[in-house]
Amino acid sequence: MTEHKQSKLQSPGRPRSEASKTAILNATVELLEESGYEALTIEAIAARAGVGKSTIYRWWSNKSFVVFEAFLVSTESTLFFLEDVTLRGNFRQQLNSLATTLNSALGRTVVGLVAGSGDDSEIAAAFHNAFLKSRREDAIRVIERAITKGEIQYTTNLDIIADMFYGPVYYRLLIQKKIVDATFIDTLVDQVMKSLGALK
Amino acid sequence: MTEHKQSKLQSPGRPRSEASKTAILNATVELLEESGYEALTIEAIAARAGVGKSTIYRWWSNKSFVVFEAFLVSTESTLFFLEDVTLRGNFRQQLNSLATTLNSALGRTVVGLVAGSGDDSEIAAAFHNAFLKSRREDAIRVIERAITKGEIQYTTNLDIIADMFYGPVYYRLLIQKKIVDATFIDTLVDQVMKSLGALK
Amino acid sequence: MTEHKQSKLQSPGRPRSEASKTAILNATVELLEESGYEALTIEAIAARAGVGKSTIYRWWSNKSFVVFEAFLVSTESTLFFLEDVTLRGNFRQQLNSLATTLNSALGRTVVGLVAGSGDDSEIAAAFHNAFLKSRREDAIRVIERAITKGEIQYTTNLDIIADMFYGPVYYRLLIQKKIVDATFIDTLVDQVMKSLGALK
Amino acid sequence: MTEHKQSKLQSPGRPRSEASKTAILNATVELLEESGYEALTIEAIAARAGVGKSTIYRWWSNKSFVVFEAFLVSTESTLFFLEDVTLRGNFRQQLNSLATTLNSALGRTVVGLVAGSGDDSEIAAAFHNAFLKSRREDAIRVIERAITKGEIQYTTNLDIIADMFYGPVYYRLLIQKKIVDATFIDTLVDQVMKSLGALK
DNA sequence: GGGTAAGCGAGACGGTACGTCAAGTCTTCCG
DNA sequence: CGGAAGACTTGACGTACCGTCTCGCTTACCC
Repeated sequence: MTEHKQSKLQSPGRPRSEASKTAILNATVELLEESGYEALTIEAIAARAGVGKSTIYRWWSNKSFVVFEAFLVSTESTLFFLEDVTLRGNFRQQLNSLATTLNSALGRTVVGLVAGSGDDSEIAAAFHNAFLKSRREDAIRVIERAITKGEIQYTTNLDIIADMFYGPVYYRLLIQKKIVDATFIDTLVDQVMKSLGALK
Repeated sequence: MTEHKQSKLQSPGRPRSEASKTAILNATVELLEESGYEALTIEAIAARAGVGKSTIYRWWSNKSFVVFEAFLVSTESTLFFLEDVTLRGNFRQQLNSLATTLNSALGRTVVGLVAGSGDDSEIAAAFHNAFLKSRREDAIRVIERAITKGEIQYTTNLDIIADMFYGPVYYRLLIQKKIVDATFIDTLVDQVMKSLGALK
Repeated sequence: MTEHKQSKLQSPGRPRSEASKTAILNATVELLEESGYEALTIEAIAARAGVGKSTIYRWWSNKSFVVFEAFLVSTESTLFFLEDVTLRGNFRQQLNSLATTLNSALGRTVVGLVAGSGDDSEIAAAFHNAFLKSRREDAIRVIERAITKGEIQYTTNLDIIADMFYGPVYYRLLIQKKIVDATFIDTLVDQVMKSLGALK
Repeated sequence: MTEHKQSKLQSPGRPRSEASKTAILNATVELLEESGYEALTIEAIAARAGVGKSTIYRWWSNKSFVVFEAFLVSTESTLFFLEDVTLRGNFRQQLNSLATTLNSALGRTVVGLVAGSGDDSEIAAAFHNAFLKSRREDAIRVIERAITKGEIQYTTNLDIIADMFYGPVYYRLLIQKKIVDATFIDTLVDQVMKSLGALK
């Protein structure tokens, strides 16, 4: 008996077209950057991607999920901490990359959707699971290690410390519409570390 | 001699109906709380308010401006700092009132709109002028006074300090969808003050 | 007892402004000729005439009545037969003047309204009373006199004869959109008279 | 060799729904008969037909074209002359059928639109091409044959003769709002034939 | 290699809301 | 009190998208 090398379970029928998928996500990003979320329509995405509307509806229930998946794809690569540097270096790197993300139409839109939605919204949950969670876990781990290493004093409120790092960046970029540059981030990180009794 | 009481300059024609205006803003808040911004339509507002659509379009160019004016009216009263207490007391009060505001459908929606919009958006500018600015100026003043009084150490970055107070509240409520209670605020204020070398 | 010389009964209050009335009717004709009945609006008439909308509604119940009164005013002068010529001459003159009337935007519009309305419409009744009736009575009288004078043979169907004169002119101008010139009218009149056994 | 039976060229996409088309035209006729052209709205047609507004706008540019197509469909069957009888019989039959057509709300409305429109209007052109032309050509042919057969005298103005048959019927029904019955038509036909020197 | 199944593009479908426009009414001030 | 100005409610307009559907066609796997 021959054993077919069939690592992937394949349902019958024509398989999903990867070309269409990427065309859709690319078109979404382009249109979003050109005209914003309000002006973004499924029909325009389909037309730009050279795709039928039903192909979009077959895979995403909703305009905001298309946008969200485009966001995820474009953000995939930025998901890591440099593990071997100091807390200060870690957060500097992390917050700079966050600022870049939030400065794009895509990032701004997704966060706007999350902020505008209710506590129970699907998009907020998805954003939490696929974006926030791992970053925050890394951050917490980095802080803990800094405590262990004696870099900063012990504190019980790791959660609030993380908020003090992230919050001002979101706030300044999305609400105040001011730029977030390296200087801002450096000052912010220093100031938070001062509150943690950084030894130097 | 008769004195003509003509204190108000009146343009010709029927004057604007204040009743319609308040009915529109009330209806907007109600519908927003019932079904959210996405489901909010000008037609529904007009129907609920017992008003013609064109009366809405005559005074507001845009759904988001109606929502924004409703937000302003409902927030008008919360615009003040208790002038004579400590920095800690001041920010506790201020951040609690902010949390209340952001916890309503109205607040969440307006901030979502601001966050999702571009840097040059009208709504972001209006939000800045009519809501953020005066609060931030008060905050800066309070911090300056605290420095003068020796409550905290001198620092050059008053702006960043304000962001460290406000940012985490916005972030936690709108992005993380966690609750912001008195305990959180107290801990946050304490932590920020620690970074300022609060004397106690 | 003093006798006030007050030949005209005057109701109290400011009398109707004749200037406004003529301004309204003139504006109506102008707009009709520029853009047609479909595009004609009360607001445009009021604006063009420098008049408030309510002044129009005070005196006419309806857009079509304004048009109709404008038509009547512009047609007032053409309401006569040359009494002392032949039947042939009479109808030549009458049909030529009718063709002129029907060739204007105003005439075309009013007849279109009449044709499109039901049997019981007010506008059809008004058109009949103020325009058709007197012309037809004159026509019948002229035909009768022609019989008396021996110009044509006796016939019982004066009504149908009148229709044979008028009908083709209306039909050709309004339905077929062909021009009605002196040649057409001459040929038509000759042909109808032939049917009446005209002696020459 | 296989022969592909591909008699019908099919454009891609969902094909037009014939059911919707007939529902729209039927609803149009019903509403027109109930309330007249002025009160006829696209929205009402859509609602009555159980159809989206855009389905109407996709196929007709204009309320009047919907009405016109409904008119055409309802008139399609009456497009013929009895070829083998006399000129008198031919026109009796033709004018009676015309009177029936013009007595309906549909006919009255379409002719009202044509009459009220300018010389260059699309609706007038369409009415001419799809309704008037073939009838008039038949009429001319019938008259020519009557001349050939010696039924009537020779005349150069066939066009004017046709107008003398048709004009009075249109005029009496649509302008004068009098009934057009068999007696009227018989008398009219006789009278016109007299003008043609009918031999009997 | 024919049969079965699902994905694909195109585009019409029934709907909903848009933002505009005009209708006809109402409310103010002016002459 | 007539008239201008202009805001009011109402309701249809024609447009744009929604999300669904029906086509003919393609692309896989199955026996």
